[in-house]
Amino acid sequence: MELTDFKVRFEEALARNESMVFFCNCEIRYSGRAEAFLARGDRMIIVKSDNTVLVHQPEGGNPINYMKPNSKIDLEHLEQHFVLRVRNLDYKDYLDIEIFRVYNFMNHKLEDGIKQELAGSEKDMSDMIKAKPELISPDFKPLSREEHTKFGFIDVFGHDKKGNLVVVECKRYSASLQCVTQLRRYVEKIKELKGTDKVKGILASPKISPNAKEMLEKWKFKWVRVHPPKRLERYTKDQKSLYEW
Amino acid sequence: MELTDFKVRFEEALARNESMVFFCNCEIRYSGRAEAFLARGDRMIIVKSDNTVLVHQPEGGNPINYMKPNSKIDLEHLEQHFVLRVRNLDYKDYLDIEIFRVYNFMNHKLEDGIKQELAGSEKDMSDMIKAKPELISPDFKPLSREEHTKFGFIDVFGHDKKGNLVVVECKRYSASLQCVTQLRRYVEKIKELKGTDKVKGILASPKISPNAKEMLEKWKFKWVRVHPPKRLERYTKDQKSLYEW
DNA sequence: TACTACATCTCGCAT
DNA sequence: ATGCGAGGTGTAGTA
Repeated sequence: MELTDFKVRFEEALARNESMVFFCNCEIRYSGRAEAFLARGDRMIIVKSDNTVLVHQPEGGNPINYMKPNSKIDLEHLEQHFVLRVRNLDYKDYLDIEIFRVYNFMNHKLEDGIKQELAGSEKDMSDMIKAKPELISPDFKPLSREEHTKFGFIDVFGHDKKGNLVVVECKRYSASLQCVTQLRRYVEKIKELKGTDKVKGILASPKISPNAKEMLEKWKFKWVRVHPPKRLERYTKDQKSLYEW
Repeated sequence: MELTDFKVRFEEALARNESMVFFCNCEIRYSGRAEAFLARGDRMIIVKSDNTVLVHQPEGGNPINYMKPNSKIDLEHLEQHFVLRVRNLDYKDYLDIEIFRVYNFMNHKLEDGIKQELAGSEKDMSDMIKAKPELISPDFKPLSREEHTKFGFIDVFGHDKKGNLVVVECKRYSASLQCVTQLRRYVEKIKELKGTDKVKGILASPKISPNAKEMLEKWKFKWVRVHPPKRLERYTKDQKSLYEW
């Protein structure tokens, strides 16, 4: 594809706030939160209608380079090639793409305001525990959920019949050392705020790593096996049969 | 674009391990680590040569849906539309994309084995501190760096002239509460392993949050302002003048 | 494979 | 704006 034709189409699409994508041979420099250089090669470049820019290599899920939404974009014509300059002053990020060849170009006015529905998050887990406190222990009485305070973010907070305060930290996956230190920090903060030592820490997750378990026991916390709920499960159960070929 | 033409081009590109991208109207279901549903709308869909699949809405840097590399991909013709079934048995992930219209399709054999050079990572910071220990304190003597062993993953480990062991944790950005608990965990582990209380903890970062500073001081750790190095800086300094228009 | 921690993390939410 | 934590986090490094 001729570079001059590319420039025309690129700038038209940009002016119309269309999403676009092209395959090209390019060399890339990034400067901002870090510094990066990617030598010449073939990539897929995406420019979205909100001026997000993504550069993809032929493999891997993540872009090798990217710029956040609301970046400023300019395509400049130099001697033998073009430079796509993308800058984001909010993040002090600068991306320069030197474009030597363009193989292909495509643009389309994408309009799509749909939000995704998602089930199985940590929030869903804490909802479930609030609704079914017996998942934690027979005498657990939840008081609040998703406590978003300045010293932390406690998933479920409550008490038991022995007069202990109870802090529950939920994790969707295998609980790691970091989860234990997080729980420990919350428990200590509650002890300090409430002026009592009667605070229990409980980690709720489907799995826990051996090191995390060891540390948990050292700090007298408890682990309860809880799986994140998948509210859409009924729906997807029907689907799953389709995968059994 | 006719759906039947689309199917032909899609399957040819897939068979040839080419990267492809198309704009379409679709509805999406995901089942795996969570459950998700995205109602009908217009999106950009990317299939890479390693069978990574990305679904992008017109805004935002992240794909709304994705499947990891090495997924299995099938495009099935139903009554009035197509279903792109993507499954990854390793991760037990399933993505179904019901495609109602295809606006545009593009494919290209991308080949690009180039790796990006990057400067300014946390590893670069610990390299710098090892080389210039006076950034931490006049009497700091580093012994090891990036210790990925029994002590834990300590960025820089050393001692001072007063016979203290010194643990340095580096962060590229503002240090948070979590960074302090991480440091605390390493310091406690070293104390335990070495059977001594003479272990100092130092957090090296360009900034630190007020809460993190408070916690740090409570635990008698120290904060040292250190900026991550940018080895490519000289090069990009020259570039930066170009941005001053 | 499992575990750990970094990431130009991104994103949302609350202060 | 900053702080804090979740994420279908992804990815690399190591045991």
